[in-house]
Amino acid sequence: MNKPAKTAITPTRQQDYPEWYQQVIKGADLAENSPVRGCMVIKPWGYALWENMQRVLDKMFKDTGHQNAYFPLFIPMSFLEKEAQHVEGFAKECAVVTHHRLEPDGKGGLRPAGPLEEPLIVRPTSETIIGACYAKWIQSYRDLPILINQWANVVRWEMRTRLFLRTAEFLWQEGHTAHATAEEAMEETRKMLEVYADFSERFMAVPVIKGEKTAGERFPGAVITYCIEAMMQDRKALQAGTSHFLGQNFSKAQEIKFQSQSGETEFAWTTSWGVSTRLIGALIMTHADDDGLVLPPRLAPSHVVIMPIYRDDTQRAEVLAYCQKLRRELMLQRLDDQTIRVDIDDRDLRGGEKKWYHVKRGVPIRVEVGPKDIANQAVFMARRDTGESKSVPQVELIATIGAILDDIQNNLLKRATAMRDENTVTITNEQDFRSFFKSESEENSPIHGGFAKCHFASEDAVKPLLDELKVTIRCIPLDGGNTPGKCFLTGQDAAQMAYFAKAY
RNA sequence: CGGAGUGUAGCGCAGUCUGGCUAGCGCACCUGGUUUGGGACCAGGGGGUCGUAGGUUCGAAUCCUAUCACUCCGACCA
Repeated sequence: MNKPAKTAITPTRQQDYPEWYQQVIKGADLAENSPVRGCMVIKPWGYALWENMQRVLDKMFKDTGHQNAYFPLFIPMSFLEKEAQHVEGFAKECAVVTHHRLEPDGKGGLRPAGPLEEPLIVRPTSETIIGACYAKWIQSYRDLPILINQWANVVRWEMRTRLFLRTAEFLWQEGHTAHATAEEAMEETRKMLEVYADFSERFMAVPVIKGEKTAGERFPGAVITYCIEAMMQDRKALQAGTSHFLGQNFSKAQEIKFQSQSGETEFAWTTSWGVSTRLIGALIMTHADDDGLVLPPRLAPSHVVIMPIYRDDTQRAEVLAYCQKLRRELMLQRLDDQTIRVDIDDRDLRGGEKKWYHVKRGVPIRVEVGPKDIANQAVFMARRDTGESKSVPQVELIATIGAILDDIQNNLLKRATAMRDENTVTITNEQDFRSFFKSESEENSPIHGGFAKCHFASEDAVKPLLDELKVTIRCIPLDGGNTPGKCFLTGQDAAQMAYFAKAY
């Protein structure tokens, strides 16, 4: 009875972008809302994607000299109080544990009992608890640097949440390092920013702008916050990763001291850096289309799905055998250093239903094999990124599978980069700035704006306008951010240029 | 915390204004059959006590009171 929709996902991006985003997640079965307010359940397909991200990042961290460790979920409240800006930044969004057991309330329910002497907070980030450990571990310059990463969950009691983009609990990694000199800590901060940018472009196929946050957007307690910023298909910016140079702020607050080679007592220089499950949101909003998710092959849980097509049991046996052989041969091929991941979907479902199932989940390549294909020693192959489909000789598919996946990966990056560049403009006056961020015809074009590269005199000077238009300064790009020019708003001389955009 | 809204089957909803047979519909699910290079069709079937508590009434999903939860819009944000 259901007429085949023109698109697998309704509404389309153009019709209602936020709703489209939710529907893509639902269609791909990545995650869902949980009974717990603001917290999501990450389903197997979404978690497999996260595991692939973890695997790649973890190797990159280890290749740059880091080790993994694990620190407690709970942080004594007094720890958080030590760094003034840090307190201010996080106090409002912390979950607090005040009791350590439950007792019957006499009405068939339970009530908290056993109040804690000092409340514990559920970590919103671990600078303070890890810093406390570092203070104990570090005595001498010989103990430095300490280069540790932790894979963990954190909790930030956000007012409004959206799957993957902002949830009360989220998964992430947080690197925390301590160094003997400012130079070394700076180098570390920049190195990890590069790692994130590299990961984003090479694996996620998401092009990013590397830059520095302005004072107003800085991490609470940091001296410098670097970030990578990506443009989503609705032309809003999404911060995809951050790397902070914390100077001696935390080491002074937490007494992370060491004796230098010359015998003097000095405070260590620390850094922290992190990316989260938000990256999955970035992936969706960069590549997915009106038929659902589109996965970059380097992170896809499954590269190829083979759909056997048959009419009866005799055919079934023949086709399945052929598919299994094809699968084995494909799995001998490689994409970079990875084995090709191939699944056979022989569930008892109708062909159309099965096809759309995999389209919505974003599997890069779909292969269909029926009796006719076997007779021709061919397979029918469809690419998720372009929608292109054709019959190819089986031997050709096996020989070129790695190259095809590589081509899909490159195509996604190329497409996303073109989209971003088309919507990035240099703006030199208020009039143009306003019209860029205000939809020309609001009813017809929910998607508008983009990245505006503008010189600006100071953060304070532009703030009222930004608030009015709901635009934020994303970053001062490392590439070209310090060239002098005229402030787009005041006309004054300006030493810096920044990317401005609406943001998530 | 301020404003608005919603809680009825796994999901999406109708019924509530104007109280009245056994609480309906679509999708999904199960069974049988016909189909099968594309999100099928026919027939049959299972599943809810209407967010929770109290009240009014011969009678409450429907009226009243309280309460809880969630969603959206703001302030806050990886």
